[in-house]
Amino acid sequence: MNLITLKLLKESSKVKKENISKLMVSFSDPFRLEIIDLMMDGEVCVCDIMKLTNLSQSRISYHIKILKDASLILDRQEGRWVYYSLNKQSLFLIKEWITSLTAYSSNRIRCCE
Amino acid sequence: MNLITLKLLKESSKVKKENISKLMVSFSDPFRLEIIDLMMDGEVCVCDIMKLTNLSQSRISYHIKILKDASLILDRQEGRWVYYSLNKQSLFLIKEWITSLTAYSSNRIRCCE
DNA sequence: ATTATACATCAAAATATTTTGATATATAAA
DNA sequence: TTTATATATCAAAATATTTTGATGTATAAT
Repeated sequence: MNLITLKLLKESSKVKKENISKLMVSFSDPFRLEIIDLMMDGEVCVCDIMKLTNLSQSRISYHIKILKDASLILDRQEGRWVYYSLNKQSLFLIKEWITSLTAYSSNRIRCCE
Repeated sequence: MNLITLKLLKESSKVKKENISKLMVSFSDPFRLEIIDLMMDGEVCVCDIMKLTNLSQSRISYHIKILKDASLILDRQEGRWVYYSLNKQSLFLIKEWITSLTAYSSNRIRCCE
């Protein structure tokens, strides 16, 4: 890996920063993590989440909105129901970012004075 | 991948949930992301961060504390200076978790009524 | 000994996020 | 066309996080 390639990688990760920040915010609430966990088993509607978590309807809708705004989940309406599922593309984006953190961070020792 | 293996993987990811949540919270602030970004180039002291970001000293210490409590960074004191660096082990943990999200999530379609 | 530097901690203020309960909208069933 | 169901949205209240400025602690230089 040469310096130019490394620089390019860093630039591209900078471009994504806004997205990353939003995605990270949406991961930062325990209830949202729980909702994400439920979606591991496939599509769920708000009514499913209500049954499985005992959270109130509007509370769930609020968290769903945050997940959706971060494009971490996808929605599909069918009649009265809206089915939500994980957006694997976004998950992949985060995975890439984390991977770049581990792969391209330096071990340089700092010494003041 | 059989069902028992899958179940075990899910259990273990449940055990880590507390850690994950804390790590995600520490990723969820733009200033902390900036600080993390600086640490990509190796160790930094608070004074480095001050020069590079124009954040106040106590403000930086506050965010550093959150990153440290989540074990996302390591510290090393040397005289008057404290040098902070990324904890690659924690980064790896998150990477694993995200990977499991992408790898083991179902595409099952839900249908109410 | 005194002073300067690096960083941590604290309490109050400022700000942001989350929760609640009420109401709105859209679809479908009766 | 009335009613029931699923979900979204809203404003106010509750709660949590962040910022600020002041003070504390430790180390080292004078």
